[in-house]
Amino acid sequence: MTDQQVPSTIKDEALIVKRRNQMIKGAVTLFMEKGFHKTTTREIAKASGFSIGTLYEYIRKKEDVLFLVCDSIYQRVKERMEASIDPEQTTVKSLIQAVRSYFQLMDDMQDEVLVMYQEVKSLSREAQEYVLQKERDMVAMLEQVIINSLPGEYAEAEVRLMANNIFVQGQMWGFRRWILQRNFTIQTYTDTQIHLLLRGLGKEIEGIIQPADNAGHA
Amino acid sequence: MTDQQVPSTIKDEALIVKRRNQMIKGAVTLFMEKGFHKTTTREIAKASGFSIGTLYEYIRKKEDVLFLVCDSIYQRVKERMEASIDPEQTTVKSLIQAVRSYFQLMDDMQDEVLVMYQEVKSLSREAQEYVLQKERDMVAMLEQVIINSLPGEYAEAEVRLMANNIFVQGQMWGFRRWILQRNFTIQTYTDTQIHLLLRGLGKEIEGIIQPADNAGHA
Amino acid sequence: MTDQQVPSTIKDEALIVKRRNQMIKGAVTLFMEKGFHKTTTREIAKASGFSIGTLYEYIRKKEDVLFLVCDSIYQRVKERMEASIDPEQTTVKSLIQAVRSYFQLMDDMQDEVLVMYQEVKSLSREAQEYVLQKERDMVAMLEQVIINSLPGEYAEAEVRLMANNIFVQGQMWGFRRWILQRNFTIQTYTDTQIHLLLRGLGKEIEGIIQPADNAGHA
Amino acid sequence: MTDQQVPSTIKDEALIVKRRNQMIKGAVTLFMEKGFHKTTTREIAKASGFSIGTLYEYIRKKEDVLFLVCDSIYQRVKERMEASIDPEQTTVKSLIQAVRSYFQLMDDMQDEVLVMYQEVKSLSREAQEYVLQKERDMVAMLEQVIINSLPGEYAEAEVRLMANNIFVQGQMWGFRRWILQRNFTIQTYTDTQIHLLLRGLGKEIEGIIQPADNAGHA
DNA sequence: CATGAATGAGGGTTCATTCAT
DNA sequence: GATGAATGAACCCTCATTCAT
Repeated sequence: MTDQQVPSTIKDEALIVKRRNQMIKGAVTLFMEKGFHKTTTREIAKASGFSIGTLYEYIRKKEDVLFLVCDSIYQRVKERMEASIDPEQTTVKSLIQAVRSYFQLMDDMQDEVLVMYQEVKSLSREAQEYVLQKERDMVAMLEQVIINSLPGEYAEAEVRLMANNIFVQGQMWGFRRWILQRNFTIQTYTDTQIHLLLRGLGKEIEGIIQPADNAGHA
Repeated sequence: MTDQQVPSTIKDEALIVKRRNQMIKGAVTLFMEKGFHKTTTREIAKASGFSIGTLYEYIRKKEDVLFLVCDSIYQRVKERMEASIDPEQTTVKSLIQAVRSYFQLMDDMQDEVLVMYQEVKSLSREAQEYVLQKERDMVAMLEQVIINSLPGEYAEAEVRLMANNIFVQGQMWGFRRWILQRNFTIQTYTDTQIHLLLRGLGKEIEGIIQPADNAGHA
Repeated sequence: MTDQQVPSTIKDEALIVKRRNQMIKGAVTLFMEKGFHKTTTREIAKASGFSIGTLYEYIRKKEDVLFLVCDSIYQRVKERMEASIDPEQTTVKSLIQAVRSYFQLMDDMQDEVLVMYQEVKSLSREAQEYVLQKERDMVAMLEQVIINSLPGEYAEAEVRLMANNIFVQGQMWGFRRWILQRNFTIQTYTDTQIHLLLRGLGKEIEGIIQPADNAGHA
Repeated sequence: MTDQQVPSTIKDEALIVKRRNQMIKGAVTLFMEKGFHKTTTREIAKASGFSIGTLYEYIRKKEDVLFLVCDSIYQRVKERMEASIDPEQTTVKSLIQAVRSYFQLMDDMQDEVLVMYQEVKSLSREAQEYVLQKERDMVAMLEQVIINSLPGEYAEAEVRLMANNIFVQGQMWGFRRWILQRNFTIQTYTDTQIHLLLRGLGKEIEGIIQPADNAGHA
């Protein structure tokens, strides 16, 4: 469905979707390379495969491109999370699986996530709010998984914070890549984080956590 | 000492330091309000209390102001960390104290840290590298504290990751403030994070962690 | 009849007339509200009830719309003048009647006349000339009426100027409306102008001029 | 004094006046040739003798140039009227002299007046109001002259209308030049208009009006 | 050392016009 | 005949940077 937040002068809805996808694809790369502010609308148009005039048939202001990009990223992240995480599951194994697939997702989309991290603040307050909500939804999903998997184990505030920690640790893999990716692969990073997360949950848990080479006990 | 990274036409070193401090002070506020790109050099000059001409006696390019600001922030953070953390200490209590004072620091400087988080990417690669080094130093400090406080408890990779986690969790208090500061004060946030961090370290540790109201066991 | 000055790609003459009338009607309002230059072709198309593509089937350039509008206004003014003024009449009464009906016409069409006053200069020189000719015709009509009604009373130059004065005074009712329409209605305005015009023509004339309340002698 | 309606970033008041005068001079010619809308800001800057950047140090928006131009024209007209007309005079001769010098003024400034006539409508409503007031002042001056010169001769409404007529007849010499200046010089135009204006004021007046060749009785 | 006027490259955006469907 | 998506020249305006005083 066309994004109702950003009006277009074009009538053909299907075309809007198609052109905006071209746009988003082209823009993400540019934003990644030079940031939103240093990217010109002409560059966006070119990277999208159409003229500057056409670009402005599908948006009103340059900022709309940023919104479209951010919204699309969040949307894709959210969809993939929903597809790979089942909040109804009630085993520790399913928690581990959730974290694992979320981290994998963050690895796949690290460029996109980095862009978003650095540029959302350039959105209007309302657009930020709109996008922030999606974030809240995702954190809530993680919360639910934790609660279901380890009922009674943590206080409410702890669960909330754990969800936030996991969420940020996923993004951190992307935005601190220059530091982390020297010492970890996404695999070892994931294993080690899970290990730290579930430490001290008792003997019966230990077996589930695959000990990686550099994630083992001393 | 004058920052050797940014040359000035002025000879009087003391004056350079003075003017640049005025500059940084004025600029931080502006960057916080509107971001680096939307802040004009004229605004910076005005906020600094001198003319645009004078501004350019103390820097070469607008980006220099950003560098000066970022560098100053990192410098202040680093100095305060060094002042409050003693890496030679070898008790769990000292680890807790280190985290506690670091989080407090991040609370005090959350605006500055937020600015940095959002604008470093606008620095030249070399400037980023220069500033990144300070970050590495700080993470290394945290690593050292963990190793000293809990020798043999964690694998090397785990320690490195814990240090990174703590470091990011401190900043996260600032850059996710709209989400976190609804549910936590810096006190409860700190307590809960420490609790999660040290879970399962054995009976002898438990007593040290003050159980807060919303950080207690179920 | 189709305006030969503005070619169209459409064959059906009746359709051209119909579409152009839609166009003129829509455009006048827009030109009145925002002026020719600030009105876009898209707005004209929309106000005309068809698409931008269709608009360009009936004109070549945006300026053609302005020409069509101006021409149509002049045409209507001229037609109404010809309908209400009989240059063959030879009485002072008929002169008064002519002025009276011309002023009434200018009151009815003040918006249109104002538009024309402000926008003709945007026409090409040739289009201006074409339209100017209609104006000359109208002034000539007034001249003829004066000559017939008051033979021998004025020198040739005086007649010419009187006709011009009357013509402009009619338009002035529209383009100086913000000043004049505070103090006059079209009735009192007409009466007073006629009074000033015919002053001192001798006793036999006096009776004909209806003395209005605010048009009487001191 | 600097025009308070249009702010400038320049501090030196004298410089503002100087540069704006350059600007007005350059702009009037351009507006005359191609109209306000078809004149670009770069052309204005060039015609003013400075760069586009400098232009914008002295105005905020393109419309400000138009306002400055209109205001300056009205100001000059008003000043010259005040210098040449003495509203205290009480003779018919002085009325004639007033009209004569006003018409001469309109001849001298016909280009400027034409520009204003065609472009004021492009000003913002408030700017128009500001400029309109100057016009009212001038009409009021003419009213006063008529009242003083011919006390008791005309009703109030008549005086008001006469003043308006004279005012517009002066401008008309400029904006209908293509028609009028074929048949009249500014001299014969003035004489004829005065003659028409004062017809029938009695024998004692007649002598004062110089009969011109093409302005004589039949 | 300090000032602020001057510069102009370059950016965002508009809109008249075309043309394939 | 009608439509409306596509185009890109051109416009207004900003702002980092310089340099004469």
